Amino acid sequence: MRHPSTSSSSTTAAGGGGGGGSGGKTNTSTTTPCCSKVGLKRGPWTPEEDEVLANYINKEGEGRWRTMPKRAGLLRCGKSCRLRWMNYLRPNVKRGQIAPDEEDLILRLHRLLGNRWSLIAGRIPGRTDNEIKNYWNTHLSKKLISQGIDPRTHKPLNPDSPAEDDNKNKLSSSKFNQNLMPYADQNIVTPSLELEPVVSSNRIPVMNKGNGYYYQGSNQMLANPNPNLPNPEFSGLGLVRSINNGVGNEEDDEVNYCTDDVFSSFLNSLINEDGFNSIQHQAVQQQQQQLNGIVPCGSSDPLIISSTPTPPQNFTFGAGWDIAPIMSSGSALNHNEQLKRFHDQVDKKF
DNA sequence: AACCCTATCAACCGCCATCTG
DNA sequence: CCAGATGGCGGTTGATAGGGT
Repeated sequence: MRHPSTSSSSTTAAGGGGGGGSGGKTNTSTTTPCCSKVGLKRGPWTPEEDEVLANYINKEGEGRWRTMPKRAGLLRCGKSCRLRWMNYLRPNVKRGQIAPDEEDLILRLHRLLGNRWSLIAGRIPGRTDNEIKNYWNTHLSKKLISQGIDPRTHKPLNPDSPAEDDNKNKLSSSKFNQNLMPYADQNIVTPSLELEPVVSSNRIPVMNKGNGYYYQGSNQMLANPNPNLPNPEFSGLGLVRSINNGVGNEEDDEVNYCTDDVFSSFLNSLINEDGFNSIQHQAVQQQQQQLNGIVPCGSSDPLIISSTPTPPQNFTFGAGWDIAPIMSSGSALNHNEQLKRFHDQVDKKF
Protein backbone atom coordinates (compact mmCIF):
# COMPACT_ATOMS: atom_id res chain seq x y z
CA MET A 1 0.00 0.00 0.00
CA ARG A 2 1.06 3.49 -0.53
CA HIS A 3 1.58 5.54 2.51
CA PRO A 4 -0.56 8.61 2.34
CA SER A 5 2.00 10.97 3.69
CA THR A 6 4.76 9.97 1.40
CA SER A 7 3.18 9.46 -1.93
CA SER A 8 2.28 13.03 -2.52
CA SER A 9 5.75 14.15 -1.80
CA SER A 10 7.14 11.80 -4.30
CA THR A 11 9.54 13.36 -6.66
CA THR A 12 9.20 10.59 -9.14
CA ALA A 13 8.64 11.42 -12.71
CA ALA A 14 5.38 12.47 -14.12
CA GLY A 15 2.56 10.13 -13.53
CA GLY A 16 0.39 10.57 -10.57
CA GLY A 17 -3.01 11.45 -11.68
CA GLY A 18 -5.06 9.57 -14.06
CA GLY A 19 -6.21 10.35 -17.46
CA GLY A 20 -9.46 11.84 -16.47
CA GLY A 21 -12.87 10.50 -16.73
CA SER A 22 -15.67 11.55 -18.89
CA GLY A 23 -17.82 12.21 -15.91
CA GLY A 24 -20.52 10.47 -17.80
CA LYS A 25 -21.51 13.71 -19.37
CA THR A 26 -21.75 14.78 -22.91
CA ASN A 27 -18.36 15.05 -24.39
CA THR A 28 -17.43 18.33 -25.91
CA SER A 29 -14.27 19.40 -27.52
CA THR A 30 -14.15 22.66 -25.68
CA THR A 31 -11.56 23.11 -23.04
CA THR A 32 -11.04 25.92 -20.67
CA PRO A 33 -7.68 27.64 -20.69
CA CYS A 34 -6.91 25.98 -17.40
CA CYS A 35 -7.14 22.59 -18.97
CA SER A 36 -4.52 23.23 -21.55
CA LYS A 37 -1.46 21.93 -19.91
CA VAL A 38 1.03 23.40 -22.30
CA GLY A 39 4.22 23.93 -20.41
CA LEU A 40 2.63 23.12 -17.12
CA LYS A 41 3.85 20.54 -14.70
CA ARG A 42 1.68 17.60 -13.88
CA GLY A 43 1.76 14.69 -11.53
CA PRO A 44 2.67 14.52 -7.87
CA TRP A 45 3.60 17.67 -6.09
CA THR A 46 7.06 18.12 -4.71
CA PRO A 47 7.70 19.41 -1.20
CA GLU A 48 9.13 22.55 -2.78
CA GLU A 49 5.95 23.17 -4.71
CA ASP A 50 3.90 22.52 -1.63
CA GLU A 51 5.90 25.06 0.27
CA VAL A 52 5.56 27.67 -2.42
CA LEU A 53 1.85 27.17 -2.65
CA ALA A 54 1.26 27.10 1.07
CA ASN A 55 3.37 30.17 1.63
CA TYR A 56 1.60 32.04 -1.08
CA ILE A 57 -1.88 31.19 0.13
CA ASN A 58 -0.99 31.91 3.72
CA LYS A 59 0.17 35.31 2.61
CA GLU A 60 -2.35 36.18 -0.06
CA GLY A 61 -5.27 33.98 0.79
CA GLU A 62 -7.28 31.58 -1.29
CA GLY A 63 -9.09 32.37 -4.47
CA ARG A 64 -8.28 33.48 -7.97
CA TRP A 65 -6.96 30.04 -8.64
CA ARG A 66 -6.64 30.56 -12.33
CA THR A 67 -4.02 33.21 -11.96
CA MET A 68 -2.55 32.01 -8.73
CA PRO A 69 0.12 29.70 -10.16
CA LYS A 70 1.63 32.49 -12.14
CA ARG A 71 1.54 34.87 -9.24
CA ALA A 72 2.98 32.26 -6.92
CA GLY A 73 5.58 31.19 -9.43
CA LEU A 74 4.30 27.69 -9.92
CA LEU A 75 4.20 25.80 -13.15
CA ARG A 76 0.84 24.31 -12.35
CA CYS A 77 -2.66 24.97 -13.51
CA GLY A 78 -5.05 26.67 -11.16
CA LYS A 79 -7.16 23.63 -10.72
CA SER A 80 -4.18 21.61 -9.67
CA CYS A 81 -3.22 24.26 -7.12
CA ARG A 82 -6.70 24.40 -5.74
CA LEU A 83 -6.92 20.64 -5.47
CA ARG A 84 -3.58 20.39 -3.78
CA TRP A 85 -4.51 23.05 -1.29
CA MET A 86 -7.97 21.74 -0.58
CA ASN A 87 -7.04 18.10 -0.24
CA TYR A 88 -3.64 18.24 1.29
CA LEU A 89 -2.09 21.53 2.29
CA ARG A 90 -5.04 23.28 3.81
CA PRO A 91 -4.91 23.54 7.59
CA ASN A 92 -7.30 21.32 9.51
CA VAL A 93 -7.11 18.63 6.89
CA LYS A 94 -7.14 15.46 8.85
CA ARG A 95 -5.34 12.49 7.43
CA GLY A 96 -5.02 8.97 8.54
CA GLN A 97 -7.41 6.26 9.47
CA ILE A 98 -11.10 6.97 9.24
CA ALA A 99 -12.44 6.40 12.70
CA PRO A 100 -15.39 4.07 13.23
CA ASP A 101 -17.64 6.96 14.13
CA GLU A 102 -16.60 8.80 11.01
CA GLU A 103 -17.27 5.71 8.99
CA ASP A 104 -20.67 5.38 10.53
CA LEU A 105 -21.43 8.96 9.69
CA ILE A 106 -20.24 8.54 6.14
CA LEU A 107 -22.55 5.60 5.73
CA ARG A 108 -25.49 7.51 7.10
CA LEU A 109 -24.80 10.53 5.00
CA HIS A 110 -24.26 8.52 1.88
CA ARG A 111 -27.53 6.77 2.40
CA LEU A 112 -29.21 10.12 2.54
CA LEU A 113 -27.23 12.06 -0.02
CA GLY A 114 -25.76 9.57 -2.39
CA ASN A 115 -22.47 10.44 -4.00
CA ARG A 116 -22.52 14.04 -2.89
CA TRP A 117 -19.05 13.82 -1.52
CA SER A 118 -18.59 17.46 -0.85
CA LEU A 119 -21.79 17.60 1.15
CA ILE A 120 -20.76 14.57 3.09
CA ALA A 121 -17.29 15.93 3.65
CA GLY A 122 -18.78 19.19 4.81
CA ARG A 123 -20.20 17.39 7.78
CA ILE A 124 -17.10 15.49 8.73
CA PRO A 125 -14.54 17.91 10.07
CA GLY A 126 -11.11 17.61 8.60
CA ARG A 127 -12.04 15.19 5.88
CA THR A 128 -12.04 16.11 2.25
CA ASP A 129 -14.50 15.04 -0.37
CA ASN A 130 -11.74 13.28 -2.23
CA GLU A 131 -10.73 11.32 0.80
CA ILE A 132 -14.26 10.30 1.57
CA LYS A 133 -14.87 9.37 -2.01
CA ASN A 134 -11.76 7.24 -2.03
CA TYR A 135 -12.64 5.64 1.26
CA TRP A 136 -16.07 4.87 0.00
CA ASN A 137 -14.85 3.33 -3.19
CA THR A 138 -12.11 1.30 -1.59
CA HIS A 139 -13.63 0.32 1.72
CA LEU A 140 -17.23 1.02 2.36
CA SER A 141 -18.75 -0.05 -0.90
CA LYS A 142 -16.96 -3.36 -0.62
CA LYS A 143 -17.98 -3.66 2.96
CA LEU A 144 -21.62 -3.15 2.09
CA ILE A 145 -21.43 -5.60 -0.74
CA SER A 146 -19.95 -8.17 1.59
CA GLN A 147 -22.92 -7.57 3.84
CA GLY A 148 -25.26 -8.14 0.97
CA ILE A 149 -26.14 -4.49 0.62
CA ASP A 150 -26.08 -2.56 -2.59
CA PRO A 151 -23.70 0.33 -1.89
CA ARG A 152 -25.48 2.49 -4.38
CA THR A 153 -28.94 2.11 -3.01
CA HIS A 154 -28.25 0.79 0.47
CA LYS A 155 -30.82 -1.81 -0.24
CA PRO A 156 -30.28 -5.53 -0.02
CA LEU A 157 -28.73 -7.02 -3.07
CA ASN A 158 -31.25 -9.78 -2.72
CA PRO A 159 -34.46 -8.25 -4.04
CA ASP A 160 -36.58 -10.75 -2.15
CA SER A 161 -35.60 -9.44 1.19
CA PRO A 162 -38.69 -9.34 3.40
CA ALA A 163 -37.74 -5.93 4.70
CA GLU A 164 -38.47 -4.59 1.29
CA ASP A 165 -41.92 -5.92 0.87
CA ASP A 166 -43.63 -2.82 2.06
CA ASN A 167 -42.31 -0.64 -0.67
CA LYS A 168 -40.99 -3.04 -3.19
CA ASN A 169 -43.92 -2.84 -5.50
CA LYS A 170 -43.75 0.88 -5.59
CA LEU A 171 -40.06 1.19 -6.01
CA SER A 172 -38.33 -1.74 -7.48
CA SER A 173 -39.50 -1.35 -11.02
CA SER A 174 -38.82 2.31 -11.20
CA LYS A 175 -36.29 3.24 -13.79
CA PHE A 176 -35.88 6.44 -11.93
CA ASN A 177 -35.10 4.52 -8.85
CA GLN A 178 -32.67 2.20 -10.48
CA ASN A 179 -30.83 4.46 -12.79
CA LEU A 180 -31.66 8.07 -12.49
CA MET A 181 -31.52 8.22 -8.78
CA PRO A 182 -28.24 7.25 -7.35
CA TYR A 183 -29.28 8.72 -4.06
CA ALA A 184 -29.36 6.09 -1.55
CA ASP A 185 -32.36 6.34 0.61
CA GLN A 186 -35.00 5.32 -1.77
CA ASN A 187 -37.21 3.94 0.87
CA ILE A 188 -38.22 7.31 2.11
CA VAL A 189 -41.91 7.37 1.78
CA THR A 190 -44.07 10.39 1.68
CA PRO A 191 -47.41 9.08 2.72
CA SER A 192 -50.71 10.53 1.91
CA LEU A 193 -52.63 12.47 4.46
CA GLU A 194 -54.94 9.69 5.40
CA LEU A 195 -52.00 7.73 6.62
CA GLU A 196 -51.49 8.12 10.27
CA PRO A 197 -47.95 8.15 11.47
CA VAL A 198 -48.24 4.58 12.42
CA VAL A 199 -45.01 2.98 13.25
CA SER A 200 -44.35 -0.36 11.75
CA SER A 201 -41.20 -2.31 11.59
CA ASN A 202 -40.06 -0.60 8.50
CA ARG A 203 -41.88 2.66 8.34
CA ILE A 204 -40.71 5.20 10.81
CA PRO A 205 -41.89 8.76 10.87
CA VAL A 206 -38.87 10.93 11.02
CA MET A 207 -40.17 14.41 10.87
CA ASN A 208 -43.25 16.27 10.06
CA LYS A 209 -44.09 19.46 8.35
CA GLY A 210 -47.57 20.70 8.17
CA ASN A 211 -49.73 17.96 6.85
CA GLY A 212 -47.08 15.50 6.07
CA TYR A 213 -44.98 13.12 7.97
CA TYR A 214 -41.73 12.13 6.55
CA TYR A 215 -41.21 8.46 6.77
CA GLN A 216 -38.14 6.47 6.85
CA GLY A 217 -38.38 3.18 5.13
CA SER A 218 -36.75 -0.07 5.84
CA ASN A 219 -34.83 0.11 9.03
CA GLN A 220 -32.62 -2.75 8.22
CA MET A 221 -30.64 -0.63 5.86
CA LEU A 222 -27.45 0.74 7.13
CA ALA A 223 -27.27 -1.23 10.24
CA ASN A 224 -24.89 0.51 12.51
CA PRO A 225 -21.59 -1.20 11.82
CA ASN A 226 -20.74 -0.75 15.42
CA PRO A 227 -23.85 -0.91 17.53
CA ASN A 228 -21.83 -0.13 20.59
CA LEU A 229 -21.05 3.25 19.28
CA PRO A 230 -23.45 5.90 20.31
CA ASN A 231 -25.10 7.95 17.72
CA PRO A 232 -22.80 10.85 16.99
CA GLU A 233 -25.61 13.13 17.92
CA PHE A 234 -25.29 12.08 21.50
CA SER A 235 -21.71 11.09 21.62
CA GLY A 236 -20.14 14.43 22.16
CA LEU A 237 -18.35 14.17 18.89
CA GLY A 238 -19.80 17.36 17.70
CA LEU A 239 -20.27 15.94 14.29
CA VAL A 240 -23.92 16.67 14.15
CA ARG A 241 -26.07 18.98 16.08
CA SER A 242 -29.25 18.34 17.86
CA ILE A 243 -32.37 18.28 15.86
CA ASN A 244 -33.67 20.87 18.26
CA ASN A 245 -31.39 23.30 16.56
CA GLY A 246 -33.52 22.81 13.56
CA VAL A 247 -36.71 23.84 15.18
CA GLY A 248 -37.83 26.46 12.83
CA ASN A 249 -39.10 29.52 14.47
CA GLU A 250 -41.47 31.96 12.98
CA GLU A 251 -38.80 34.56 12.86
CA ASP A 252 -36.77 32.48 10.56
CA ASP A 253 -39.66 31.67 8.37
CA GLU A 254 -40.67 35.25 8.15
CA VAL A 255 -37.36 36.36 6.86
CA ASN A 256 -37.23 33.57 4.40
CA TYR A 257 -34.40 32.16 6.33
CA CYS A 258 -33.28 29.03 4.63
CA THR A 259 -29.71 28.44 5.49
CA ASP A 260 -27.32 25.63 5.93
CA ASP A 261 -28.59 25.35 9.44
CA VAL A 262 -32.03 24.51 8.25
CA PHE A 263 -30.86 21.89 5.89
CA SER A 264 -28.31 20.78 8.39
CA SER A 265 -30.96 20.20 10.98
CA PHE A 266 -33.14 18.39 8.57
CA LEU A 267 -30.22 16.27 7.59
CA ASN A 268 -29.52 15.59 11.19
CA SER A 269 -33.03 14.41 11.66
CA LEU A 270 -32.57 11.99 8.85
CA ILE A 271 -29.17 10.92 10.00
CA ASN A 272 -30.48 10.31 13.43
CA GLU A 273 -33.22 8.18 12.11
CA ASP A 274 -30.82 5.35 12.56
CA GLY A 275 -30.41 6.36 16.08
CA PHE A 276 -34.14 6.63 16.18
CA ASN A 277 -34.47 3.09 15.03
CA SER A 278 -31.92 2.11 17.56
CA ILE A 279 -33.91 3.84 20.21
CA GLN A 280 -37.00 2.11 19.05
CA HIS A 281 -35.18 -1.14 19.28
CA GLN A 282 -34.10 -0.30 22.77
CA ALA A 283 -37.66 0.53 23.63
CA VAL A 284 -38.85 -2.79 22.34
CA GLN A 285 -36.17 -4.49 24.33
CA GLN A 286 -37.12 -2.49 27.36
CA GLN A 287 -40.74 -3.42 27.02
CA GLN A 288 -39.76 -7.00 26.69
CA GLN A 289 -37.65 -6.74 29.77
CA GLN A 290 -40.43 -5.06 31.63
CA LEU A 291 -42.73 -7.84 30.69
CA ASN A 292 -40.17 -10.18 32.05
CA GLY A 293 -39.90 -8.15 35.18
CA ILE A 294 -36.29 -7.41 34.66
CA VAL A 295 -36.18 -3.68 34.75
CA PRO A 296 -38.40 -1.04 36.24
CA CYS A 297 -40.59 0.96 34.00
CA GLY A 298 -39.32 4.20 32.68
CA SER A 299 -36.01 5.53 31.67
CA SER A 300 -34.02 8.46 32.74
CA ASP A 301 -33.00 8.98 29.20
CA PRO A 302 -35.46 11.32 27.61
CA LEU A 303 -34.54 9.92 24.29
CA ILE A 304 -35.70 6.51 25.20
CA ILE A 305 -39.25 6.33 24.09
CA SER A 306 -41.75 4.46 26.08
CA SER A 307 -44.00 2.98 23.51
CA THR A 308 -44.95 4.45 20.22
CA PRO A 309 -42.25 6.69 18.93
CA THR A 310 -43.38 10.06 17.80
CA PRO A 311 -41.71 12.02 15.11
CA PRO A 312 -39.73 15.05 16.06
CA GLN A 313 -42.19 17.78 16.61
CA ASN A 314 -42.11 21.32 15.45
CA PHE A 315 -39.53 20.72 12.89
CA THR A 316 -39.87 22.98 9.98
CA PHE A 317 -38.01 23.99 6.97
CA GLY A 318 -37.20 27.51 6.24
CA ALA A 319 -39.44 29.23 3.83
CA GLY A 320 -37.12 28.40 1.05
CA TRP A 321 -37.95 24.78 1.40
CA ASP A 322 -40.96 23.93 -0.56
CA ILE A 323 -41.45 20.74 1.32
CA ALA A 324 -45.15 21.04 1.86
CA PRO A 325 -46.10 20.30 -1.71
CA ILE A 326 -43.73 17.42 -1.64
CA MET A 327 -45.48 16.03 1.34
CA SER A 328 -48.87 17.06 0.17
CA SER A 329 -51.51 14.47 0.53
CA GLY A 330 -53.37 15.63 -2.49
CA SER A 331 -50.40 15.29 -4.64
CA ALA A 332 -50.76 12.81 -7.38
CA LEU A 333 -47.05 12.43 -7.44
CA ASN A 334 -45.82 9.02 -6.73
CA HIS A 335 -43.16 8.44 -4.24
CA ASN A 336 -40.33 8.54 -6.67
CA GLU A 337 -41.39 11.82 -8.07
CA GLN A 338 -41.78 13.24 -4.60
CA LEU A 339 -38.38 12.04 -3.62
CA LYS A 340 -36.90 13.37 -6.80
CA ARG A 341 -38.37 16.75 -6.08
CA PHE A 342 -36.88 16.71 -2.68
CA HIS A 343 -33.48 15.92 -4.03
CA ASP A 344 -33.93 18.56 -6.64
CA GLN A 345 -34.38 21.02 -3.87
CA VAL A 346 -31.31 19.73 -2.18
CA ASP A 347 -29.51 20.30 -5.40
CA LYS A 348 -30.84 23.80 -5.72
CA LYS A 349 -29.90 24.69 -2.22
CA PHE A 350 -26.45 23.22 -2.38
C1' DA B 1 14.91 -12.33 -6.63
C1' DA B 2 11.47 -11.64 -9.89
C1' DC B 3 7.08 -11.35 -11.19
C1' DC B 4 2.13 -10.77 -10.60
C1' DC B 5 -1.90 -9.10 -8.38
C1' DT B 6 -4.51 -6.08 -5.54
C1' DA B 7 -5.39 -2.03 -2.76
C1' DT B 8 -4.79 2.64 -2.14
C1' DC B 9 -5.22 7.43 -3.07
C1' DA B 10 -3.39 11.73 -5.26
C1' DA B 11 -4.32 13.92 -9.19
C1' DC B 12 -6.50 14.43 -13.45
C1' DC B 13 -10.56 15.29 -16.43
C1' DG B 14 -14.93 17.28 -18.27
C1' DC B 15 -19.07 19.24 -16.90
C1' DC B 16 -21.90 22.49 -14.68
C1' DA B 17 -23.29 26.42 -11.73
C1' DT B 18 -22.18 30.79 -10.47
C1' DC B 19 -19.92 35.07 -10.95
C1' DT B 20 -18.59 39.13 -13.43
C1' DG B 21 -18.30 42.60 -16.87
C1' DC C 1 -29.68 39.35 -21.02
C1' DC C 2 -25.49 37.42 -22.70
C1' DA C 3 -20.89 35.52 -22.93
C1' DG C 4 -16.70 34.46 -20.97
C1' DA C 5 -14.22 33.40 -16.71
C1' DT C 6 -13.93 31.01 -12.65
C1' DG C 7 -14.73 27.72 -8.97
C1' DG C 8 -16.32 23.45 -7.58
C1' DC C 9 -17.89 18.82 -8.19
C1' DG C 10 -18.01 13.78 -9.11
C1' DG C 11 -16.03 10.14 -11.92
C1' DT C 12 -11.97 8.07 -13.26
C1' DT C 13 -7.12 6.94 -13.89
C1' DG C 14 -2.73 5.10 -12.99
C1' DA C 15 1.61 5.20 -10.11
C1' DT C 16 2.98 3.10 -6.18
C1' DA C 17 3.24 -0.02 -2.13
C1' DG C 18 2.86 -4.29 -0.35
C1' DG C 19 1.53 -9.08 -0.22
C1' DG C 20 1.50 -13.52 -2.52
C1' DT C 21 3.52 -17.02 -5.49
